[in-house]
Amino acid sequence: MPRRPTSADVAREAGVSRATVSYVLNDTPHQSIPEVTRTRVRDAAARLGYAPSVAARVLRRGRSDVVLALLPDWPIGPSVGTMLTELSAALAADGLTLVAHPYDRAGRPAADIAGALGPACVVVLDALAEEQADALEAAGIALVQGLLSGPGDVERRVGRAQVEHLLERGAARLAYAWPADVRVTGFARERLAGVRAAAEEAGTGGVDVREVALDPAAAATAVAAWTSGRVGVCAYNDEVALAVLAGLRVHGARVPAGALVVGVDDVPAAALAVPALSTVAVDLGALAGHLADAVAAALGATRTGPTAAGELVRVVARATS
Amino acid sequence: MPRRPTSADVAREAGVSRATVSYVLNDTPHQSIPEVTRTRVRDAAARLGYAPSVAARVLRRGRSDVVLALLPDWPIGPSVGTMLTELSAALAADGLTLVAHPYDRAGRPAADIAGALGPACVVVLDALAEEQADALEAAGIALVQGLLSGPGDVERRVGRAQVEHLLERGAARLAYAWPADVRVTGFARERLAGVRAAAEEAGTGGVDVREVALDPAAAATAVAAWTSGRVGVCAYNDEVALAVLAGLRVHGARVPAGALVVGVDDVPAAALAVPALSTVAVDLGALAGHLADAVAAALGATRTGPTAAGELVRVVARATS
DNA sequence: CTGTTAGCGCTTTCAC
DNA sequence: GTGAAAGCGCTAACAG
Repeated sequence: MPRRPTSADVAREAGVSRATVSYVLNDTPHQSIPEVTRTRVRDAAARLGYAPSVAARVLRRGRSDVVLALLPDWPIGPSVGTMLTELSAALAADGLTLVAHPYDRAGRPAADIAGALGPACVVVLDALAEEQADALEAAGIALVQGLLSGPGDVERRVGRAQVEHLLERGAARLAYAWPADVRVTGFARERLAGVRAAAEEAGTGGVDVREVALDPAAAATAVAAWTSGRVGVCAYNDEVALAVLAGLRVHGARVPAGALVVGVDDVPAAALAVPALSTVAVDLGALAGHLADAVAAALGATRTGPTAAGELVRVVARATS
Repeated sequence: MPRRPTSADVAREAGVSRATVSYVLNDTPHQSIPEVTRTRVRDAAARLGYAPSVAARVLRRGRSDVVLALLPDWPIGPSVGTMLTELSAALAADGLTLVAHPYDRAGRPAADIAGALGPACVVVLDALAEEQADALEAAGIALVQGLLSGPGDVERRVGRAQVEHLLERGAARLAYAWPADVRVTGFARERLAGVRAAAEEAGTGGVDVREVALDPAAAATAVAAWTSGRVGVCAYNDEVALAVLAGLRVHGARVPAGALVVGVDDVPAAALAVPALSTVAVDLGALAGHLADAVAAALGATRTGPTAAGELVRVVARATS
């Protein structure tokens, strides 16, 4: 098996020096190389199937163009997927390549997997233990901690949006359907904080918080107190909301007459539920834009791509509210 | 800002040579270095916050330990997420680090993004254009094309499992709910092929294929012919199945008395639907194991981790069948 | 305008 | 047992 061609091979093939090859292939500015030479070099490269070595380039330049997203522990749904796609596109505009590392149940520390990759920056969706953050810093890797403490308090806004919508629709009192999955506790706490803040401002009474498991029977028990009286239920996300709906149905409760329900995420199943689920959708593109800004800032650069403005959070009103 | 410490710094700090540092930090075998020296080196490294440079290591060793998963065009749900986590764990056992690149709507070619990363191997979930595959090969990057042509024809087995289950439950004739999203056509084709093959073997008549959009009203139109007669509906996935259910409900059809429905994926919403959706679950762990085997083979290594045996595909019978 | 050259930080023979 | 030194493939000063 013939070893991969190097820039020296290309130089030999084209009858120029390695430097010229580098200049031509990188379109280095302020370098006046005649078009014929350029063509010769490019042809030679193509003929040999030359691909530059990332390792060598990174070593030489002293910086990588890779951004690593560390995915959280919890099951990633379509929202996270979409957000990553958007973020990838935003970063690509700045010449950065985004890759994601799925949560490692083996518990490989963040610094470890960053160490195997050598990214310029690490983006975490939830939050990183302090010692992990320090390890990254020591390795000269920028760190962006997202969402939770992130741009504009997205998670709290989500909670506020649920409450505002519910009250607008005539909810008499407020309840919160807390997720059974302990891995999302951090997010649930923020969203609930948003709910409580909005409830307080509106002068509503306290919020009745109950844990709702993703199982119709268990959910039925949990929602027993919400079957009537126009209680406005804020669910942690659409799945929990679907469970609330299933539970309410067991009791024969009427939605939205007796209880109103609103989820978060706008997963495909929300529109297909019966009755169709109202939900809070996050503008993933805008969120990704903010994250891209944070990455650029951490890297000491400025974004070239546009930063999306507008509301981050939007209520999709359907039949359950 | 002080520049990152190098192995030379550690050597100086510990009063040894760079070679010794390398030996100690890498636990190089067949090297008899006294424990005191080892401790001294490790302490020095810790004190300086030394982290080796991936780029330099990769350059020197001539191979990377990174495996890049190229995610498909379509919205990735929890199944893909779980599979990646499993695959990551399986590869980690072989000292490999998995990262994923989200689909880039900017259409950056696979070879491009691989070129920015320098992975040892690329795994694609769907399939790669031939010229892209060639470009990877030229760069000396191994390629594993997954799922579609992959291990044990998973997609076809999914279709077969749907049919077998439906017939067992007394379906009189078969129908297929085809997805409206063109991006998943490749997968839909395979699954439908499995359905047709199983139907033929069972001597059932032809399969009534209809495209079902993810919208109750549109779905209602599509499923008009399936409202009675114990038609067994194989849906492309759980979301399409949910749409079928929504459509059937518009017609007031009884499930499973008039029509039986089975989805694919076992998303959380499936268990919470009313009636609860029957579905085909793929053993993501086993699938990841197969993929890990393929990666190891492509890299000329042999897996150390165990290869999960057992059925790849399993029917989760709930209320709709 | 193009070529020569000096490293980037690391691993790994080979000599002491 | 430990160290000196060569070089992986590339880029960017600096000569020519």
